[in-house]
Order: sequence, then structure tokens, then C-alpha cells
Amino acid sequence: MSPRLSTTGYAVLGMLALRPATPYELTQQMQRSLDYCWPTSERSLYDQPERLVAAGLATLVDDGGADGRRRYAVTPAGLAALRAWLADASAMPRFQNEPLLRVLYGDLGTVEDLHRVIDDVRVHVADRRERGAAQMAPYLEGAGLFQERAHIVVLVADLVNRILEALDDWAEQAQQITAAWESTQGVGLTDDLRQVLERMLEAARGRERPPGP
Amino acid sequence: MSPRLSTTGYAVLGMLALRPATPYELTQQMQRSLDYCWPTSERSLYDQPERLVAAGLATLVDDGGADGRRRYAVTPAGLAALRAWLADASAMPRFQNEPLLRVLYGDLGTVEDLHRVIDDVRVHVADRRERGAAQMAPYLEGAGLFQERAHIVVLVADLVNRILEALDDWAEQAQQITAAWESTQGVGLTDDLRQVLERMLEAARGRERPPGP
DNA sequence: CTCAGTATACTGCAATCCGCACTACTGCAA
DNA sequence: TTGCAGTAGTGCGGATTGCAGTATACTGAG
Repeated sequence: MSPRLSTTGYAVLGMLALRPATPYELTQQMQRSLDYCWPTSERSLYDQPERLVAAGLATLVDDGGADGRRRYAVTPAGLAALRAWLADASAMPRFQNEPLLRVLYGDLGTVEDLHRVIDDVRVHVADRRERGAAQMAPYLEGAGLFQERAHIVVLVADLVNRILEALDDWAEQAQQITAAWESTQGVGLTDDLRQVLERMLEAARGRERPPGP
Repeated sequence: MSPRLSTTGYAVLGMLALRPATPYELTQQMQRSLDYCWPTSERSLYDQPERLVAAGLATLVDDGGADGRRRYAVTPAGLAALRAWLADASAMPRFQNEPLLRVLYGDLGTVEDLHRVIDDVRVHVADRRERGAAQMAPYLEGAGLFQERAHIVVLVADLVNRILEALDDWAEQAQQITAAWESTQGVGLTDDLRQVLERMLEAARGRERPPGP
């Protein structure tokens, strides 16, 4: 019946289920929460509510006159659609890691380029973590923005933080390893890289099956 | 001059810079490498080479007759464009984490839904790690597919692996924490969640400035 | 008072990307 | 010779993106 909602559609539907909102408020909320698990352009958030209305999953609860400021809320059908979505299979996380792409082709550029990309990762991560901490700190005192959902919010924030930690740890190690490189080409499997590779393969093997016959 | 290449455009340009390829070969390579840092649909990979040719960054080195099988290679201008791209600023990594979105709205569904999403993450991650290990193991014996680029490949694989590890560790902890939940709503800040939150905030604080005056 | 400058809250548009269905060819096996 | 699976694509409609542009409100200098 409904022409298959996109994941972004469900993301918006979910936000409206938490509380009715105007498109602009959706863009604000996106920066606070959605951006950590499902980044989208602001542009598309302005279009989503209308599409949800067309599918019968949301309604206009306040057309704010001629000057816009339209507020939308979920319908019972919308809630049902959300619950159905939550019940079906999820996709593998997709990581659009542009800095890593630059590292992957790093041997086509200079060592300075490579160093800068890695440094930038740490800067980006530090910024994100700082903003994340500022958002999460109030929850300890019972004063979070969605305190009644604290259990969910903490779980989500924890994964985001773990991934940022992984990025930062990697970047720190990459800084140390690449500091010695004189060129981006022909470095070969140096001792430190061999260690990294061995640890990686060992960890992967460890997960397969506990003992083995 | 050229109408600004997309990141996917540079990703393809980079693959062609490593070795000339047919569009189909690009889709194969994507599954092996690009998918870990810059996932795209196969469909768009078929279109990219033509676009690069139009921009003067690639050329057809073998139009395989009427039956397709066209092979493309970078031009000197293409290599220059790649180097210029490597020299300019990178964007923050973007994580499209659909399972996490489902957790974020988990309080609108059942506990079973929530458990399943978290379990699925571990399954997805195990699968990825296994494939990654199979690809990386040959590099230890000097028999990797791009052995002469081993230093780069190991660095990239290490970040991918660290992120997968973070996902799995998080999921394992989330399994334990949510195992006790009888409903997805009104759980509140239980002791285990409070500990997670405290560790998170402490870690973030630790990064800000080493000692303090 | 007014006028430039800035912030907020959008809208339009062209380019790009995506999923899906569909085609065409090859081997090979009943 | 027909059916089926695998390989290598193409076409198309709709979704998404970045960017430029608009409208309105406030703010403080002259």
C-alpha cells in the first residue's frame, strides 16, 4: 500500500513519535541524535513530513498560518508502521569513512598529506566527543533532555563513544607508525605493521569458536 | 573546470590508478576494499568511468568490441586530480548505523525486537571479520593481493577491525544489560547503565587536556 | 529613524545515486 | 533443446544531496 518508506523516513517517523515537531525542529534534533546513527542532509528532513502525510503515517497538527512553521505528529498507522519496522531485520552498519579512503590511496600522495589526514581524524573525533559529553552529562543528574528514555540514550551514546574511541586509538597508533615513513610508497611490512596485522588476525581467530575439537 | 567530482568519483579514480579495470572489475574490487571505507551501489560504479572520461581524468584503453567489457585507465590529468584531492581537507566519517537507529527507537517496540537487533549486530560483525581475516592473512606470508601496498592495506584493515571490535564489544555488553529488561520502557538509569555513562564521561574528560593547572 | 548585517527558517533546482527489474550471453546438464 | 545458473551489464523512476536563493526578524551604528 504505502510506497515503502526509506530508512530516513522511519528515522523521521521515530522523531515524530517521540514528540510532534516542525521540519526545522527535526533538523535541530538531527544534530543532537540522528546524526550519530543515521546522518542525512537537512534538505531531506524538510521533505520527509509531507511524504509521511501522503502515506497516512503522520498528520499536520498545526499549519502555522501562511508563514510556515507547520507542526507534524504521527498517526496510529504511523506508530504501527514503526513497530512493524522495528520487528523486521536490520541492515549491516555502513561506514562512510572518507578519511580512511584517503589513507587507502595515500601512496599516491605525499607523506605530509597522509599525516594531515590522520591528524584531522583526531581533531574531528575530539570535537564530536566533547559535544557528546556535553549532551550526556546532564543524564547523570537526572536532567537529560529525554531523561525518561535514559536507558536507551545511554546505550546508543555508548556505542557512538566506543567507535569514536576506536577511531582515536587507531589514529594515535597510525601517527606513531607513519611518523617514520619517508615516502608513502615501498614501506613494506615493517615490524610495527607486522605486529598490528598479527594482533588483528589473532583477534579474528579468537572469535570464531572457543576451543575446537 | 571539471564539474567537481564526488567522493565516489575519486574512489573509482583511485582504483583505476592502482590498475586499469573494467566496470565489472570495479564492482568486484568494491566488495574487497571500497566497501570497508566508502560503500556505494554497484549501479553507480558502472556509470563512474564514463563520467571520468568526460572530465578528461580517465580513458578507454580497450573497448572490448560490441559485447561490452570496456577497460579504463587514468590519464595524467586524473592522477593530478587525485593528488590534489589527497592534499585537501577531509570530511568527518559518517556512520550509517541502521541497527543503532533501531535501538534508538527501541522503546517503541518489544524487548524481543531489541534483543534481536543486538544479536544481529554480532552476526553481521562476525561475518565481516571472517571475510576480512581471509583477505588479510596472505599478507603475513607476503602473498597479499596488493603486497607492494601492504603498509597501507594493513593500516586501513586495522581501523576497520577496530571498529568491528568496538561494535562487537558494545553488542556483547548490550546483550548483558538488556537481558534483564522486562519492558523497553521505564527502565531508568540502572546501576550498570550508570556505570557505562560514568566511564563514558570520564574517558571524554580524560582526553580534553592532560593535567590542568 | 533607517539601513546594513546577521541569524533563522525555509524552497527550488540540477546533479547524483539508488534499488529494482530487465536483457544478453555463456556453459552445461538432463 | 530446454531449462537453469552465473556473469556482465542497461534503463528507469524516484530519493537524496549540495548549493544557491528567498523571506522575515532582530540588532546595533550612524
